Amino acid sequence: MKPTIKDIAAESGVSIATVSRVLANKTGSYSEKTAAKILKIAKELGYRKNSAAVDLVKKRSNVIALIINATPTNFSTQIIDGIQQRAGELGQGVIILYAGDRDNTLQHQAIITALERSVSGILLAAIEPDAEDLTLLKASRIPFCFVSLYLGTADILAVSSDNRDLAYQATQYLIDRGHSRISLVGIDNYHTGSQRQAGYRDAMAANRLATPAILPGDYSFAAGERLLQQVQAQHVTAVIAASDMVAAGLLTAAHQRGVRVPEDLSIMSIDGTIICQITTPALTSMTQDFYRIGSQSVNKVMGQPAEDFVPVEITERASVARVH
Amino acid sequence: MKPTIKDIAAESGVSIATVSRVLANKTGSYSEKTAAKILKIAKELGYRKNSAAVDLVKKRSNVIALIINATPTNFSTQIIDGIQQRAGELGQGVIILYAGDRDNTLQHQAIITALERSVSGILLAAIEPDAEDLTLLKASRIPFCFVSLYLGTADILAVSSDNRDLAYQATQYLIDRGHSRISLVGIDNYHTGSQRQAGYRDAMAANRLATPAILPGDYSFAAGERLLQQVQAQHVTAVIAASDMVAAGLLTAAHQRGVRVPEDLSIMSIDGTIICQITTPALTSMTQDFYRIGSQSVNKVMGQPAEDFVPVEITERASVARVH
DNA sequence: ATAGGCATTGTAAACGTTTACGCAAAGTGA
DNA sequence: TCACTTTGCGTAAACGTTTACAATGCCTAT
Repeated sequence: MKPTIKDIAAESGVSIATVSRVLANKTGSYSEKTAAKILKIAKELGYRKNSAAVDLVKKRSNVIALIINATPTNFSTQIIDGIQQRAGELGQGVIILYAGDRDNTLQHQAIITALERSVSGILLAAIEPDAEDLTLLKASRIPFCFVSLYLGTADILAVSSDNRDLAYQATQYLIDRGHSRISLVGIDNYHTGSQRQAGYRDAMAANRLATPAILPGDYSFAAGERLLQQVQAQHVTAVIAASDMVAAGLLTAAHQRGVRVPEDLSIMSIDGTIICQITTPALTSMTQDFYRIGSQSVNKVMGQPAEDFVPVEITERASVARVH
Repeated sequence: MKPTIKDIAAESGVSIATVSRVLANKTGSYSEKTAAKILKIAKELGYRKNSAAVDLVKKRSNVIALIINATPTNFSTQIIDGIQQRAGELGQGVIILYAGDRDNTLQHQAIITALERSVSGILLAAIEPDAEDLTLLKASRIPFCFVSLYLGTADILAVSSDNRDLAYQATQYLIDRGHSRISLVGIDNYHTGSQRQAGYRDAMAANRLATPAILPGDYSFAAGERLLQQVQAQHVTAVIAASDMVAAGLLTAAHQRGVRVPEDLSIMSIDGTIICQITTPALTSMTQDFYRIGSQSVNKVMGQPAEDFVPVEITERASVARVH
């Protein structure tokens, strides 16, 4: 049998209350001597606390649940690192619940699991919630925060890049380099996608430029590969890719079809993960600070001051050319 | 207050025992009528079970803990998917505990957290355990299994590729294509690394070929970038990269230094993730079945029949040339 | 000597579930 | 009709902690 505080109490001749106090480090309510004795015995016995018992009586577990989409985004590790780091500083553990790939049943299931564990906060990374999810979350009275997704309403906690601004900046960057026929590629119509579309359109409009049709996609490498042909048909000189993966797909297809990057086509990527360094040429990108998005979201869900929007940065590499 | 089975019992005029039985679906110990009534009330009240209470009384939580290295390996998602999928089939939840990046304290901490939660199994992905970790694990009586790491001893559960064989095959593949000066690059001396070194050496020896110095590294992109220079100094015609990331780094550096791949240098990568498709040229690889490694490790830790070694496959892309 | 305060410890209730055991009512077979 | 089984449900203990409250002994100030 696994030893319990009862065993320690018996062994050391004190009550379980005292053992509990020593083990929980309740300062000033026991003598040095007993503490030493109890700690020693606990160690000898190989004692491990039973979290279930603790959580039950405390009605709350010191754990943040991170519900995350299984889509192979290459930035999730950075987000997780940021979360892990900050959560640790605040004395919280992190459990990660995978919610499949835009699978509503699994998403729902993951949320329920988090609720059943009475976690101290729920983080939802790259998850587009449906109405039911939101109802569930709101009814639970457990704080929750979306990570890398802004639902467009201030009454739901969220930390992300300012996607409208991000796309605006990307577009303007290309315009400043002489491009006027620019398209946006590989994007969807969910929150993040439409925010970026808006930023792109606004920037084009502000420069009195015609906006080619936006080419929809799912942020994936395959989408990028597939879409190059349509990009060519648009006769643009530059594209903004919805993600690094889309940019990489575009680039691979470009190599195959003899389109030179950036001479024939400039590519501006969104995300700025390591993918941008791996490709040839390296991809100029709007770089998001995913680590910071993660750490700020922990602050937010734990009721600490936090940013809503984390700054983005333009990282110049080799996939964008000047034109005149 | 969150509703409990006591509330449901009061509301429906039965005892908490009956409520518990209905909610836990203990077939054949209650009437259809009461079941319907209880389920209805539970729904109305928005009842959620308290896992802490369940785990406490059952002395076991239906959860597999996955302890994972934070190193940005691009294959972890595939492993996690496999684990998630199989665990779901066996009625187990999955919690993921990040263990930092080869950080022994954090690794230790993660293991302790898993033990405290009395999970039904512990999976350790890409974790090199120290002696203390192993002691802790063994003392716990909770089954544990290493994922994508073979410690070289049969009494510790593990599922991985056969790394010796993998490296042997990679080497032989290159030799079959006419290469005789082949080096192994970016690898370390931990278990996986030394198994691959052995396979490489054995294959070279079996073909009576001289073995150039193995170039050590940490499986990273940066290591690959840095090591190209040393590869050039070795005057080899082909390299085996310890990971896709190393291969990508090698390739990027090759572009910069005007080394043509595969004409001047063939690269054989190990892992076969999407990275191999992104680069130009695409990387020929020893492809591991990470998804299967994940699902088999769940089987193993849950006491079901499972493979020790999951087959690897050679995926021919464009980074290896024939020489004569 | 006495009262009050403090340091240290113990007693016992509480957290929300599961489940062994028992009991009543209803059904079954002779 | 009787004995027996089955069905459906209730009672109460148990899981391992935390913590409010009470108790004890000792110290200090009067």
